[in-house]
Amino acid sequence: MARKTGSHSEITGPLVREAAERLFARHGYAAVSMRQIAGEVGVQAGALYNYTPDKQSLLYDMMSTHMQSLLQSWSDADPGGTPMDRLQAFTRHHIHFHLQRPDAVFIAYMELRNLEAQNFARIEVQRKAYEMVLENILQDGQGAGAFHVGDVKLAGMAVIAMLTGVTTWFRDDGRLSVEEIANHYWDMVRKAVGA
Amino acid sequence: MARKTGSHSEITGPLVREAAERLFARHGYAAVSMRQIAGEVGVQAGALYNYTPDKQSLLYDMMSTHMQSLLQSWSDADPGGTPMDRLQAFTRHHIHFHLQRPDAVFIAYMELRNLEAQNFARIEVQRKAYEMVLENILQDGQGAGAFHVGDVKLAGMAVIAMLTGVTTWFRDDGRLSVEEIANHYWDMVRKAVGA
DNA sequence: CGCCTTTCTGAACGATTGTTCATTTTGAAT
DNA sequence: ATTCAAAATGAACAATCGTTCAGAAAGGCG
Repeated sequence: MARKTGSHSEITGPLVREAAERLFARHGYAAVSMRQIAGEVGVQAGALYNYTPDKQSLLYDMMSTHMQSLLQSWSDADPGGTPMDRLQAFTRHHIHFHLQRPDAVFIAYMELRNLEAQNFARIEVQRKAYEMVLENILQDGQGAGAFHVGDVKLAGMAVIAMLTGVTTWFRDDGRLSVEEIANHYWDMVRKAVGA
Repeated sequence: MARKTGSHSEITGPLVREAAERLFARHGYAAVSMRQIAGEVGVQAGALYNYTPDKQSLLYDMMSTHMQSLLQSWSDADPGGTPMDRLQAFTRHHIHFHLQRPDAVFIAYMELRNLEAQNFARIEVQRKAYEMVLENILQDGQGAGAFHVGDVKLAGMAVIAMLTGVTTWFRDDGRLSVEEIANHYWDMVRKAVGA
């Protein structure tokens, strides 16, 4: 039995998540009401509760899904090989991935403080896992003499901050293409880690 | 005539701004109520309106003051001299300044979207002015052959993002002192710009 | 002390918040 | 055409929001 009678939650459900993501990114979680989200979907506020138990879950679910997607996407893109190859792949993947979902990225970085304690802890685990991906690459390269950084942990944080910063100023109709941007960033990352 | 009779707004006024800054940084502008701020100060909500015309002004004033303070502080710290000297001074100043006022920094980066259109435009002018400080240093150094960056504007954004990122993980009781952190960052910035 | 301005209270306002729920509408399956 | 679960309505809820304001408290000055 595929779909039950009268059902079209397979349509409305995603619309709710998309509207919430768009609005949260634009105005912030706390500033967006359930009625605004419902309005975007073309439905009354009460109907949203067929698709989420509450507003907080709407936020947590999209953040968790985003982090999961980021980790999985890197896992698929990781070419293995030398630390240098992997660092370049990481840099390019990070930029491409982040520029492809600006709203989700924005929320993942800005709405951490609006997560309830337990949800926050869960997201932090995923976030930390991603940071460790880069830290491990840098550690390997440092050990092999391919990189020369003063402090591996600090270098990891610096690189991620630098790369993520691209989302704050990138515009689709801007001066540089994503590919050109990725090239420039890789050049700076490479030099910054002393390779 | 100094202070008027019955007055102690010179005491309460700053307390209101401090409480607001602390709470906005912790929970976000939209999630903090005037009653919460008043509670921190030890006063009723109505009393706040002796010190601010409305909630929005509370946010705008602290952001504008912060940006003004940042620009002035750099202006005082700018050593002049070679682009290399100035870039190092900029790097160290940025880190020291930002780590000294984590709440104000957090608000300046996170609450832009909660500014009314006109206030947002004003803050953007100040923000842009600060970006231009770095961009000009990089441009001068590039022209003099001291730096080798692929794109001056992009390098400026990358450096600022990297430096500002330090505020997201720095802890006073952490592994590294501010001075050590500044040293490491300067090392990476120097290499990233090809100097 | 009594005056007078500043400061604060405490209640009130209309609007909006997240969420619930009895009821109605919908639409595929029988 | 009838059935029946899923989905959506629309009203209601208690709580909270930013803001206003008349009146009470406070405290330096004459």
